[in-house]
Amino acid sequence: MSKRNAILAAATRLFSRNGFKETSMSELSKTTGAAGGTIFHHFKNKEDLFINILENVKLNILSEFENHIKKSKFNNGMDRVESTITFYLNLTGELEDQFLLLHRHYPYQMAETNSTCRSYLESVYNGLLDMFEEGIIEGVKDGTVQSSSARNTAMLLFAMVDGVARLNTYNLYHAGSLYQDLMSSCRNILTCGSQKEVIQ
Amino acid sequence: MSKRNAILAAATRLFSRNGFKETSMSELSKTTGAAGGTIFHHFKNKEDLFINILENVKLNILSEFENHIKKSKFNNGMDRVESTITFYLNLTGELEDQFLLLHRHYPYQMAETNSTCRSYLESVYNGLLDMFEEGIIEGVKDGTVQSSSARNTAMLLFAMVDGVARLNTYNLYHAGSLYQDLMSSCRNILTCGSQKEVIQ
DNA sequence: TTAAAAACCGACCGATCATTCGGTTGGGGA
DNA sequence: TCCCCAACCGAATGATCGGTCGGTTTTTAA
Repeated sequence: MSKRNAILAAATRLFSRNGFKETSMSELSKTTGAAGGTIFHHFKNKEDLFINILENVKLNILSEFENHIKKSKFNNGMDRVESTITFYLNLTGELEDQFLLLHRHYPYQMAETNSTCRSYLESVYNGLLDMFEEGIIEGVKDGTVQSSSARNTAMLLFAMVDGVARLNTYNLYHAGSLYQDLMSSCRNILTCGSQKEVIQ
Repeated sequence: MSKRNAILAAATRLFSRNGFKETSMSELSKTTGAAGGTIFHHFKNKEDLFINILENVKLNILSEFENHIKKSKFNNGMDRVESTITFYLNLTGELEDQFLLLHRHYPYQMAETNSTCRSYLESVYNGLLDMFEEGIIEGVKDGTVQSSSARNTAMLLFAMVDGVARLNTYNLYHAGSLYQDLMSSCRNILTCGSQKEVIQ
């Protein structure tokens, strides 16, 4: 592995586990074995290093989902949404550091002043929401899903699934045992009809 | 307001909006008008200041919920759960800084080495989950709610509602328009029956 | 073989950090 | 009246921060 990639890998780990501000360049230098000057030879400053990491996170996560959709065959829209949820939960485990980075606050703070950062974050979230939304739209067409607004329902599903993923991160609860209940809750959201009559 | 309280108030705002590590004691000194030494006269160090803030956050949030439950009359368990969700969403707006603090990563990192911090976080989350769970249990008894595991369902509801609250925080989406869909999704989770048959 | 370019090194820099400390102030009991 | 103690001040401190720079090694291409 090139020194540049070693720096990227170690920084991803340190930034996600300990935080951006909490990780010093000297710590990164020790971890990778690269001298201080070498890091700044490859990346113009600490923020630039973070942007490069975030770009990789974006590319990884989105390509993983594209592969999953491409390789899978779904019986119907509901089946596709369920598969997406399961895949999302598995992916947060496999790419733990990358999702942890997205769950931190620093990226969103940097996004306020760095438009590249903001566009990467928007790409990731829009891409993820699209995955859910496309399944819902497909399900509405084939009758396996009922939803008044596909985008809103996608956001709610995403909020719940991502929220469960977070519960693990926080080390306060073990969310693994929630899987069965999570799946049936998602099914309930997507199949129970006559919402309009109940509202107000 | 005493200087001590002024420091607590300003630190709550700065820690929640900018982060713990990102907020310097000199910035806090300028904001409050208190000299550097004064801050360390009232709090033994920066971490101790944070712990004091977190204690206030815990007390505030839990007492708000206790008041809400005490003052309200519910028609049934489902009504109580719905009311809890609405109250939670309103409270995240009113106590924006305090919830923002809980949504950051630093408290959970500090909790790994500081047992006081950890116990405060556990108190808050257990208390919040209790609010949801008690409504669900009540609903199961009076027949307005169907749930196999009250605690798991409470966690799922919480994950979704808190996830929606987060969407606002991240400035990526305006989640206000999600309210109607969120409420009907929660109703679906709580009322659609025969989950057992569908699973597997 | 050689020369230019890219990668790499570590000492060094000024700025900023959390925290300390000796001294001042002001209000309440003796 | 005096005294004491908590509240308060701000200059000073050593450590650490992100980033620079001049020089060396390695790689590349001609």
